[in-house]
Amino acid sequence: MLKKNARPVNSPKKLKRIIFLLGPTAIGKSAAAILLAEKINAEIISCDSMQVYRKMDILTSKVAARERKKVRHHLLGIIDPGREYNVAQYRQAALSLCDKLFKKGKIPLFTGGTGLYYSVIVDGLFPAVPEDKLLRAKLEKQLSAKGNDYLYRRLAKVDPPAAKKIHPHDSRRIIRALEVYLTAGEPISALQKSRVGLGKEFQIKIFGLNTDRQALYNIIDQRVEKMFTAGVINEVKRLRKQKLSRTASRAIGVPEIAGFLAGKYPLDEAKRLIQRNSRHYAKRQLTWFRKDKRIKWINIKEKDNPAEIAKRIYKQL
RNA sequence: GCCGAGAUAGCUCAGUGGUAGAGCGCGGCCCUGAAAAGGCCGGCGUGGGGGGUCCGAUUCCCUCUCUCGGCA
Repeated sequence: MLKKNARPVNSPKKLKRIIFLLGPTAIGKSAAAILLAEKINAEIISCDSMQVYRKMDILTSKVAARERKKVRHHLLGIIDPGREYNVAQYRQAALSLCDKLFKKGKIPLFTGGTGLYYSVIVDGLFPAVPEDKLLRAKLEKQLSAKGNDYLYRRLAKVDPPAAKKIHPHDSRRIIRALEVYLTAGEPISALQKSRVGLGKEFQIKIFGLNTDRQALYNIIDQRVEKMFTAGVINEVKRLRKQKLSRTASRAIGVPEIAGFLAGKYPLDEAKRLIQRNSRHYAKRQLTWFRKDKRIKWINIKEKDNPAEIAKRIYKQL
């Protein structure tokens, strides 16, 4: 169990390179990543919590199959949307892929916008307190029965530092903190201190794509328009024939289109909501990445095409 | 041209003789096993222009401009 957190590496003679290409949704990471990967003999590892799901290609703007032929992509469409997926699984899969790529002499190029997934690769995950479904269900039941105040006070008793850090309304984190305490017997605030990231044997370069806010929002709005002409409605209809995991069911576009399909509002409203929620999401992504001072920002002007972006990154390698 | 209604935040609008709020939008932030999730914070304003009454006007009065209805 504890081994999960140790870095499984083969002994290197030289530094192993890992490159990250991050940024808000719709900024153009995927296209640039392919061109960059071709230049430097890299393979792409998706760093995206929703693109891991199958059957959600339009919803998550997955790179088209023919593009994928140019450069190998990993962790894209690997699990059924009926199943749960989480950071720990992602980390394990991504790190073992890195090892495989190194053996082949390839550079892993992480591309995506899920801040947490990025951070557990670079900075690690605290050891081995996996989610406990039964316990969690029990805590969730208590939450709805007694309110989050009750759970929050309980947490404050066993783990004051965690309680101080977590807002009383943030029930999801309260539950996880309690879950960790109850299963490990140690407070999460203590465990979180031991975190093992990528070691010194790696040479890491981290790039972030950004542009001015209004331009970004325009790109997002346009992308959503395209999703509709590409047939998201049908994709969601097909998707909803099965029971979706909690995670997959929250992908932007699924609840919004479900509302339209249920007749709660017209199509335009569904579109508007998806655009707005995507903008909010992009904003949150930027907040997350902005504080990470290791990121080298590449500022995009409207006229920059993917090749231009790839070139600019290449120069800074 | 006449009559009526209105002009307040980016938008839609509320309210008050003591310099102003709500929703949406927008901005900032937090984040360690659901993360495209979840949570927190912020009013961002020459109250259409000018004049008057008043200790004091966004609020009352006059006037101008504009918008929307109706009548010509």
